[in-house]
Amino acid sequence: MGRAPCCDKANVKKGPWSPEEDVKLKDYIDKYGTGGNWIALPQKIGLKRCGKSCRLRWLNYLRPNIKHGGFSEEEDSIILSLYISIGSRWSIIAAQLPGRTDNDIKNYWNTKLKKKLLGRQKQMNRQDSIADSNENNISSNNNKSPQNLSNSALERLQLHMQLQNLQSPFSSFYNNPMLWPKLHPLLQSTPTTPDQNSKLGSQESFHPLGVNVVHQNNNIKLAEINDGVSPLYSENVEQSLNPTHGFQPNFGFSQDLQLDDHNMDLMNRGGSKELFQVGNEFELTNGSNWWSEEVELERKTTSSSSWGSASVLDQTTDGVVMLQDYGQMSYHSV
DNA sequence: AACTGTACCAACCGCAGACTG
DNA sequence: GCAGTCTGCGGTTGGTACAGT
Repeated sequence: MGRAPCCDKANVKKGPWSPEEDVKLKDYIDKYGTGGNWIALPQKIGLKRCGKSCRLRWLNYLRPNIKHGGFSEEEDSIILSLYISIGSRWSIIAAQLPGRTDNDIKNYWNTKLKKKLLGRQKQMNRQDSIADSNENNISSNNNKSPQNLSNSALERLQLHMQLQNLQSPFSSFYNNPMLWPKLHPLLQSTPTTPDQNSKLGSQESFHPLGVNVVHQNNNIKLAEINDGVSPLYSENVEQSLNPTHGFQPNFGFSQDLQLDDHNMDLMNRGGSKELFQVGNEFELTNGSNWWSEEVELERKTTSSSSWGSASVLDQTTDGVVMLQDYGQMSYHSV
């Protein structure tokens, strides 16, 4: 038995909305609200549209106070930072940007922001390769491209590193509380203390964005700081770790990733060996060299490149991988 | 002027989870 | 507890505008 269609596809109009349709929909919702039933709404108004289509049109275009285009640097920073932290949870990201819709942010990311960032990275790559060609003492390993890591995984690692105090236009965001997004006023309060955490049987790490990452039993939540009860996002770790489930453990690759100024700890939950190398130092000159290309990632496991993510800043007690600039790190199963 | 490639964005689609009877 | 329905989300597609050849 198949899933019932949300509407009679033969009798619904598709494609761009006409001004008349917009007026009908807007007028009705302004007067009566959605009535809690999008499916029935188009019939009430006399629109030959699918309820889902009406909902989308309202949320992305007709709703009051919608902003289109013209993203500011601050908004760029927020989007980037949240993308690094939680991945493509556009609705959560949109919630932090008043007037912006998830669709808008998603489009902006895919068409502009990502290219903007990766474009800078390529520029840096070229500079690095020129510099490398002048150095004879670099091991051949360092010149390999990270073929084994998917583009998306690399992309996020790169973006993450950019945020790790590599002087980028965005790195200042992490160091400047004034640029952190304004969440619910309560979120601006002091993070929960370790004592409180232990009472709750949870582990928590504080995120500069005002969102706490809470480990509680088998769940990970992006929770509001004040109570840790109302999750912005949550995911079941046990389920995540079960290979029979479709999605991978979050956080970085399929492992947890922790970065501080110069070290990167990779917490591998699977117990398999991984070898990472970092070839270049992160050069910080004139505030422009904010990404260095030679991050060598030799992955010996078959983990997915899924960047699902809630918390690249969390820790586990599983195996630990140390990564240092210029260093070669190896994984030690615990 | 005609064609082609690219960028952008509105809208669609399918899925998963929540809700309801 | 279960099946059907609804809602929300994220990925993808298709149309349009514009730039380059």
